[in-house]
Amino acid sequence: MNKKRKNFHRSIWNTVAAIPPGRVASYGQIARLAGFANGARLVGWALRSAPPDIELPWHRVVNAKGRISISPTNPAHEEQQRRLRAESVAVAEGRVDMAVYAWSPNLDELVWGPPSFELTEVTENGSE
DNA sequence: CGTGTGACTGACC
DNA sequence: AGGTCAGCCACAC
Repeated sequence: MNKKRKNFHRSIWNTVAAIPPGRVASYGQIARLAGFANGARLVGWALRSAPPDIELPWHRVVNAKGRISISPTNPAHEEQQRRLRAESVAVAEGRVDMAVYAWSPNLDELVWGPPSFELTEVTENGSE
C-alpha cells in the first residue's frame, strides 16, 4: 500500500501520541511501531512538519542513545528538555537514561491499561 | 531526475 | 567513551 507512504506522518503522529508521560521512545522505535522498519529519519521529519494545532508529545522522542537529537541552536532543544523535566524525566547533558525511561508498549499496557486510541492502520482507512 | 540534507541508526574504529 | 561511515526515506532545489 503506497497510501501508507502518503500519510506516513499521520501514523507517526498517532504513534508518538501513544507515548505515556514520563516515558521516552527513540525515533527508530516510533518508526517501527508506525510501520516503517528503517524510517527513523522520517519520524524527525514528521515531527518537524507537525502543525502546532495538534498537541503532540514530541518531546518524548529522543534518539537511540537517549540523547536529544534537536540541534542545540534550535530553541526547541531546551523546550524538549524543559518538558521532559516537567514529567519527572531526568535530563542531564541533553540526554536521558534509556534504561530507565524507555517506553515499552507491552509493559505499559499492563501497568496503565489498554490505550484508548487507534494505533494500527489508521492510514489505511483514513485516506481518500 | 540527480543532489543535498536532516529532530536517525547500527556497525566499526 | 567518542568519532566516522554507509544505509535509510521523504522532501526541497
